Amino acid sequence: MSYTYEYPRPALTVDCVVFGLDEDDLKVLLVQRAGEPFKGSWALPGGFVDMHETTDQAALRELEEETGVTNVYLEQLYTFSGVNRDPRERVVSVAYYALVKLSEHAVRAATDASDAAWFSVEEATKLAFDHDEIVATARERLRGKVRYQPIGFELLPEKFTLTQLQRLYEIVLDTELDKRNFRKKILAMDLLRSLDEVEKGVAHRAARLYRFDQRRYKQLVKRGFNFEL
Amino acid sequence: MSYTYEYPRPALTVDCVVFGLDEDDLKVLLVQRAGEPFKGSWALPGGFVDMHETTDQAALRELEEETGVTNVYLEQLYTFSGVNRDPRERVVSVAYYALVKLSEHAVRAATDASDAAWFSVEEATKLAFDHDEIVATARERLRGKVRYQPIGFELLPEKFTLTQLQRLYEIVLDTELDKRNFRKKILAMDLLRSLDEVEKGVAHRAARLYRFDQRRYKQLVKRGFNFEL
DNA sequence: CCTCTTAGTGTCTAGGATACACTAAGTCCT
DNA sequence: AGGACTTAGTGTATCCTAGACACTAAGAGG
Repeated sequence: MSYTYEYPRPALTVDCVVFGLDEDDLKVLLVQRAGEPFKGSWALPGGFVDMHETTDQAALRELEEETGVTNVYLEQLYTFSGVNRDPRERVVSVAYYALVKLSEHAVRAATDASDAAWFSVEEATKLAFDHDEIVATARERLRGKVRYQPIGFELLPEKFTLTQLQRLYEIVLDTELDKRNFRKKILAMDLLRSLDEVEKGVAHRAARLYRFDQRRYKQLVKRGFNFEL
Repeated sequence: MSYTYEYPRPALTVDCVVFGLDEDDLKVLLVQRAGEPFKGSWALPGGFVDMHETTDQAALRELEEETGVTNVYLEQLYTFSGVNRDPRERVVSVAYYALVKLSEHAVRAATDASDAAWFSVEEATKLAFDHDEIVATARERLRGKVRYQPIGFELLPEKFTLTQLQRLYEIVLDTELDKRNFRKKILAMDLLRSLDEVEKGVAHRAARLYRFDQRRYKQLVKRGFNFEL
């Protein structure tokens, strides 16, 4: 079977920068390339867009197929259209970034055809194609967005401590934050539901757990509230 | 001549939302469709991406071809990939938005094959394809961006008065601003070069003219300065 | 010269941002 | 059981920025 057109067309793909958060590191999910070009190199999960799906759907599908990851926060990042991005032929790629709760996403076993693994963003370098550039763009976007949209919670487990939340912002924004000021500010927003529950299994005073109240956030937004850290 | 591929491919296009600023209105540049579908409807300028050009280049080229507009501030907006965007076949479109100095861009005469004209954004409705949605997305983006990046100047002539600048922000952000506070803030940023020149041909006290100092802005950014209105 | 229109300017107040250090609670080890 | 260790959790004082607010100056036009 083949498909013929009057004018040439670039191939259309999607690529996903999936971020996860470790104790003290921002991580990216990569897959190892099984074939040429860039055989053996690490690359962003992604693939061709089918005719019956949007690029959003393609991104979610490829993500699941290649890494087993589902149920993520996904947002379009940028479309990369450099003429020589792919050495074989012209390929335009719509890039996405995704945020996942790392703890809930043990990566599919390496026994699989395509190997998937988490890398610290700092180490995620020398990737296939122009994927270094895509990762860099995604990091910038994340840094920018996390400050005025409460998307950071997507990187944490459902229940988290204020210290974890603070660490998240410190890691993503690459700054140090004052504990008292941070707590004051975030609690004043009235977006966190304090649970009657504390951390387990820590060798020191256990911290109280909180949950992000999505419902409440939406209400507040309607009344003109603007998240801003 | 024809081109054959093993798998079907969507067509790839670009669309441009070109903003201009009137005395008291934000305007969009539209072209009237000469053929089906949506014959006679107004639409965003745009067209197919060639194999040897990036989407940025395609956007600039189409803009010039269809409207005669060149030398604009251009930025990628979003990629629209709805499966039925175009009734003929699957078309994925990379949308851009552009800012131009309206005074310096008298639109190509209507004698041309394709008719181009400026519309107030409010009136730019019932457009072809999903172009209403694209315009709405572009407006939001502009509103968001103008507050923390000095791109507003792209909409004004080289030399402008502080009142014009204030009007710009009032129109784009859809708020009223206090004259004294606005001037205080914008001048404090030290981004405007005050010229030894005043407005001409006004029936009242002439206002001093200013110019945006791009050079100075870049210096300040290097030192960690953040534009914010 | 009077009128009309827009340009241009300073101060005060309130609220938010930041700097800053000690006590509380729980685990682990001896 | 007690002491050491580690992190949780909390309040205040200061500064600075954002916002409210009204009059005089200049120039054109009749």
